[in-house]
Amino acid sequence: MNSLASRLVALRAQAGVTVAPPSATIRSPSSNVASLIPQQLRDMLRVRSQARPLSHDRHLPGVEIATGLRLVERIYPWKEMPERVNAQFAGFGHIPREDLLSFDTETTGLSGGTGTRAFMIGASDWNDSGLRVRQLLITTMAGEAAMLEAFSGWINPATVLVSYNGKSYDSPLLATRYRLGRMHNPLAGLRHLDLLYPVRRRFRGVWENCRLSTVEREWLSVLREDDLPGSEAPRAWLDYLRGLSGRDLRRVLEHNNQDLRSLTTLLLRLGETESFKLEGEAH
DNA sequence: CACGTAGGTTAGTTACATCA
DNA sequence: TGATGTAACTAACCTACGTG
Repeated sequence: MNSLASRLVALRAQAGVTVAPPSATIRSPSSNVASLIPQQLRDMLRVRSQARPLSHDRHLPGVEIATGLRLVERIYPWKEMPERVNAQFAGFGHIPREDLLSFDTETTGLSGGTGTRAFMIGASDWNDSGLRVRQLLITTMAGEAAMLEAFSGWINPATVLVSYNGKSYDSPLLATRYRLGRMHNPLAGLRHLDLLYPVRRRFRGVWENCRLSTVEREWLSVLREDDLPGSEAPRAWLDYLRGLSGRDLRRVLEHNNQDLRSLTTLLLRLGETESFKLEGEAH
C-alpha cells in the first residue's frame, strides 16, 4: 500500500466507517459494473476494505451506548457523604449534594477555538451507594453528537457544576461544540463552582503553582500510579483512532477518573477548612 | 501553543466634610 | 457659599495562570 493509501486508511478509521468486506464485483477488472465506477472511487472503496486495526490491544472498558460512543461507569463507596456541601468559601452557600455535578473533559489539544474537540467527558455525582463516576468516550469522530446529547441528559436546571479551571477551559469548549452541532448548550445559565479560584486565593505564594496535581500532592495526599500526563491525552486518542493500541487511552480514562475524584475531595476539604476557619474567627 | 477568568492596579467619579 | 481635600466607590485596563 502506498503512503497516500495508508493515510486514507487512517482517515476512514477515524471517521468510524464500518469496514465492508472486499467486493468481488468491484475488485474484478472484468466486471461491467466496475467499469462504470470512476477509478478514484474504486480506489477509495478498496482502501475502505483494507482498513484493519494495527494492534490487537484494542480493548476499552465500559459499554457501547451508541455508535462510536462508550460509557464507563464506576461507583466509589464514600463514607460520610454530606446532605449539603458547604461552598461558602466561594459564595455559594450550602449546596444539596444531589445538585452537584463535577465534570472534566479530555480534548484534542489546548489551542482552544473551534479546532479543538472533546473526545471524553467525565462527570461525578453522589447517589445512595457513593460517588458515581461516569465517563463518555468517543471512539470515532461521528460519536461526538451522541456524547454531547448523553451529557445533556445528566444535567438539570438545579445542577451546580464543579470543575477545575472549567469556567475558562472546559465550559467554553463544550459551548462551542454544542453550537457547532446545532444543539442546546445544557451548561448555559447554570451555577458553576470553579475550584481553581478559591485554591489560588488560599495557596498563591504558598505553593509553586496551583495546578490540580499540586493540590493533590500538597493537600489531598493523592498518589497517582502510572498516570498519563494530560498533554499525552490527544496523542493517545488519535493513536487509538488510527488503529493502534488502546493502552494509553485506558490510562487517559484513569487519569480523568482520578481528576473527578480529586475534585470531590477538594470541594469537601475546602468546605471543611473554611467552616473551621470561620468558627475560629467567630471565637 | 489560545482562551477565559479572577484579581490587582490605575484612573475617573461621586459624595461629603471642612474651612476661609 | 464656593473652593478644596479626602474617602469611598466604580470602570477600565493589565497580568498571571491553568487547562490537554
